[in-house]
Amino acid sequence: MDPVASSQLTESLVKRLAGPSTGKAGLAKDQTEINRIIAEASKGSKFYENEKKKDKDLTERIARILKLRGEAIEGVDLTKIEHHVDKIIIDLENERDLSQVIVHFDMDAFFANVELLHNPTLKGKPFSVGGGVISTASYEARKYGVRSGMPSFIAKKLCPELILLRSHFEWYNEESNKVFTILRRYDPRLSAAGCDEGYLNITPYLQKHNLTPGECVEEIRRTVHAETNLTVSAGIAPNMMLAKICSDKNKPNGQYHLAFDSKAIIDFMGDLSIRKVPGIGRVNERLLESVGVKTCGDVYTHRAVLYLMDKQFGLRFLLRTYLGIASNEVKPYERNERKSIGAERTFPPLSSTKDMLDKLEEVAAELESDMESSGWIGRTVTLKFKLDTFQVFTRAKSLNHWVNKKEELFAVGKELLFPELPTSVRLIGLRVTKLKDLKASTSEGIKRFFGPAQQATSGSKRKASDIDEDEADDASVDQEEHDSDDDVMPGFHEQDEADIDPSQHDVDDDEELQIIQPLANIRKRPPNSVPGTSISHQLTLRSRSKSAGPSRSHGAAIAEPSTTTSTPSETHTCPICNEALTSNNTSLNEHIDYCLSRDAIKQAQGTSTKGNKVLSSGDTTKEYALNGFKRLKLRPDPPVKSKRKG
DNA sequence: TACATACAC
DNA sequence: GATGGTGTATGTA
Repeated sequence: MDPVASSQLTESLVKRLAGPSTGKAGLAKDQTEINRIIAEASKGSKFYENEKKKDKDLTERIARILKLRGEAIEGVDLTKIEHHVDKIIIDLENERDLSQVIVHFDMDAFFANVELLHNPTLKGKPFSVGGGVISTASYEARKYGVRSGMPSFIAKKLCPELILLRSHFEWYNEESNKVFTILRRYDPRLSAAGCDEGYLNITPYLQKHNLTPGECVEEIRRTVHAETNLTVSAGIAPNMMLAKICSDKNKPNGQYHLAFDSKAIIDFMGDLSIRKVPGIGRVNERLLESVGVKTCGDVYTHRAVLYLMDKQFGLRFLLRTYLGIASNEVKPYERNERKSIGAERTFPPLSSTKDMLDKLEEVAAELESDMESSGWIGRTVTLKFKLDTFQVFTRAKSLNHWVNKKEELFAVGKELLFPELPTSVRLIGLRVTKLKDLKASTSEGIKRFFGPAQQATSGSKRKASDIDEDEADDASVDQEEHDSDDDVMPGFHEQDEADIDPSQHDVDDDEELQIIQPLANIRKRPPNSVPGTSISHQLTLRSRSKSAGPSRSHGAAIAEPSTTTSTPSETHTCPICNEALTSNNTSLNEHIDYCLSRDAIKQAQGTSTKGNKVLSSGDTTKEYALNGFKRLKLRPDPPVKSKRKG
């Protein structure tokens, strides 16, 4: 009980042990007591020790970041930088596209509720689905702090009456297919993000049926419930990121409609924990927190520091987040987007070579089977292994021929594993990349109608020429379906989801009219905004971004005037060197970036830069800063989700 | 290309 | 009594 009892444990470690689904979703009542029990149950295990080390590493990394920050802001006129960032914000604001109505839907406690369909006597009881690790907990179980990703033995401690059910993937798959089939009536190009959630662009549907978004989504949810007896929550917003955040708002069995208005969106984001943003996980949450960013609104407050530490944090990603700008391009997953295929298995730690090879062989066999049935071969094989200490390693080898056969996968795996012996492992996996599609686009059926002249991949199906033998199997080749949802179910495990919180009741509609933010002149862009939200670096992105991406040809829809948002040339002053510059933002930013590093170099050399504000004092620090900038990393860019399909 | 990290589901 | 599996993106060397 006494909070100090869990003494030695730092707050961050306790939180870490509580697992990744903490914080993303709403929490149950007394989280600290729950966390204490979890930490207590974990203590002393190898898992615990490993988490402790990771926590320590992260803490050290934060210390380095803070040092960097101190060096970066020293003597710099932050006001000027803020002013400069404000200009970037105006540019970004011009990317905002409010023309598409995007819906994110998310099945409530999916696996648990499917189990309920098959066994109604579970109703009202705390139960969970999964094996050693819990996939989904019923809402009753969540009250006790039981969550996905939690090992069952800990869940039992939190809730001794907990009923542990084993998974029935066939059932989930079946229900998932039903749900997706229903939803495709509203947008045939729906984008699945797992077996229990996804995105729709209902703009054309709304036009055709003369419905408001709220009405339409109510109808969708009603229909899903009527036809499957499952409940679904949904968010309605102008882009995918916002829609996803919104679907969490009134979960379970609710919907939330964000006003399609720049100011309302910025207000909405303002209070939002940065952790709720897709792409911000536990690590980035802590890194950002260390520089004072806890909410999306804090991004604005700290924009100058984030600008100076762009390499660490990714300024543009964060600014987009702050503004609530993201991709609204909803499209189905396509086979040719696949990058890898793999298999891995966890087991009680093994240290005998023979045992390990047996496992490796099993994994290879499984991978062969998957690759064959789904029609892939590849050229790079990566072995993954986890020691009994929970440390994870990978070893890779690229080949000059295509592989998908068990024997070969096994052989390469062995070759990669041997140098690591002797050791004790608890997981072995194989993954193949540099893929080639054996079912390459021949029976393009429906796909032809969408998207521009895509891959000019030659039509010949299965060129067996590249492989040693011609797979006898391929009965499947012709039947290339119009969509891939008959494939293996994407995610095996449902992941976190909001907890119950009967109190919530956000107003659900857009009675807000626009009150323009001082920031920007709000301007609409044609459908389909935010080009390349998943591209690599901000600055790179910025210079390329302006093109209006290809619009979806979604039947109805809205015309697409070409947007040539030429950034006007203005005069700016570099906040570092004070030089007056006439240029657009892109080159100005480049100048400043250059200026920053030049400054760092000069400082390190003890030379002074003309008229600079970055001042002397402990010169050596700058050298660190420079090294630090190069060395340290972090930060995701992509607000965009990746889809997958088995 | 090889490897490590972070993240999502 | 001992903490999952599949896949993507990205930084760095």
